[in-house]
Amino acid sequence: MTIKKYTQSQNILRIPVAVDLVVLTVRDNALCVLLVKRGISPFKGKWALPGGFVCAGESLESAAERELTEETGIAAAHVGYMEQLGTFGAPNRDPREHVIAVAYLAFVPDLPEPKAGGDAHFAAILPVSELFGGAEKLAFDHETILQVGVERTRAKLEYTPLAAAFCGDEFTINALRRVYEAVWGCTLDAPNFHRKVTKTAGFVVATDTHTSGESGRPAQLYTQGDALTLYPPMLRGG
Amino acid sequence: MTIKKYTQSQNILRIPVAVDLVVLTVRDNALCVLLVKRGISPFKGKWALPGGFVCAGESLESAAERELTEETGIAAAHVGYMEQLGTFGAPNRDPREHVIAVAYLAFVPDLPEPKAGGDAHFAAILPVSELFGGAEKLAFDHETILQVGVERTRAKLEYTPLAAAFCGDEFTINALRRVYEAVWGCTLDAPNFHRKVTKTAGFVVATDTHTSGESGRPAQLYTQGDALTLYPPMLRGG
DNA sequence: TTATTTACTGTCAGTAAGACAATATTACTC
DNA sequence: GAGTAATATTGTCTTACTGACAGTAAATAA
Repeated sequence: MTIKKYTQSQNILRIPVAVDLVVLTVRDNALCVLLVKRGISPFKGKWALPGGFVCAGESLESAAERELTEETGIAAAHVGYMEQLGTFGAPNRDPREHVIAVAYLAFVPDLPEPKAGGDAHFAAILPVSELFGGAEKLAFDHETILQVGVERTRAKLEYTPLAAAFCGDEFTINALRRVYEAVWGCTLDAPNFHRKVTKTAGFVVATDTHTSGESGRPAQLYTQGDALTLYPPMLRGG
Repeated sequence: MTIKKYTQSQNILRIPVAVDLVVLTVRDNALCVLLVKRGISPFKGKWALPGGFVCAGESLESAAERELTEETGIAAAHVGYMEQLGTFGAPNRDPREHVIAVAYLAFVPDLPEPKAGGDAHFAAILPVSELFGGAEKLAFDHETILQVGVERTRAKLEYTPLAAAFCGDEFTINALRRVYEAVWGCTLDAPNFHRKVTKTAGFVVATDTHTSGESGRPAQLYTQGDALTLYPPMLRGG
């Protein structure tokens, strides 16, 4: 039986493979996703995740980075973090034909607005809360993919220091806390959060600079630490 | 630019899509993986993960279940748990042509040995410790896929009750502890493990039966609880 | 100077983990 | 049938961490 498959190799089904991107950011204390508006059928006029097809000789990661730049104008250097999210291959997920989508999850700091009339390929950064249960439906199975991405993000923030990928290079502990609150949709006690973050090995590294010019006591600036996982993990409360 | 891609749809690259299976079990207190020996080139004679190509109209999950049964004789009903592990798409991972592999991770209770001379399609259940750093190299990028699967498994046991998927329907707390010890490669304090498992909501449910006939005090039998995640999680020690 | 705002530190009670002692319940041995 | 061995389970104690929240520090605003 095993042999049969290889002698039949001329008959192997070949399938278009797309990469789709779940690009998340935190804006105005809300978890937001970057979407593009489809210009053609199917799902013309609907919001969709940015993405496109894998090209010859291209790895999946390269395709994801290329599509991110092509479709949204975000340079790879601006991406705080990217990982593979999952692969979606239901035969009917694309009404035209069987297309398999490999989804990637990316965290970026809050983006500058696209220059109006410029090379702004992307159309919107929308709060994810408006997309779940809202009237506006995403194209294809993109709502499912987005849901998986948001859940993955919520889990990642528990046991990795990746919340910093939503901030810039340097950030305050309160900026980090606002990321947690936006992603988890809860409020966290500021003093306890401060103690937890600064005492967990490898989470953040203090710089020698502080904020200035804002009201209130200046805050210490930090950069992301070198830990891959947090021990003990951050807790949402159980 | 977005439009161009769709008007070029005749030129979209079509790629053979395979599913590969990382089937793990615990045997003799060691984490083991189910492998098949390749009968043809490339990598003829090497161990490989069971797998095969996706067929027309087939979902990825269906293909994974079909290949598991076809190549290893394991009925889907015997699988304790299965989830998608990741997709591997380096252009050179198959020396013949660009093939994309969607890997699935499965946990099964210890398997009966295949009937000699029967329909035993699979060749071996080997400890994963012998495959990492050993002289024997797996075919394709299957060692990488296996490594990812083992790491995923170690993490899953921290925050889910899925260790029970390596046991049968009913199991003792000590059988569950041996799963943790095999997967994590450590020893755990039996009394503390017992307290932790039985007091974590939704982890295990006591049945009204006990073991008998073995030496020592009979042990309570449990079934897997309904929790999707464990809170607080199990700890490997930090 | 004083009020206000934000950042950070300290305190305390409750909870959980790790180390390990003690007890329970069976089979095995003589 | 008494004692021993083996395994299961419960209990105790120390330590560490969390959550709630009071208190202090350092800036701007009035």
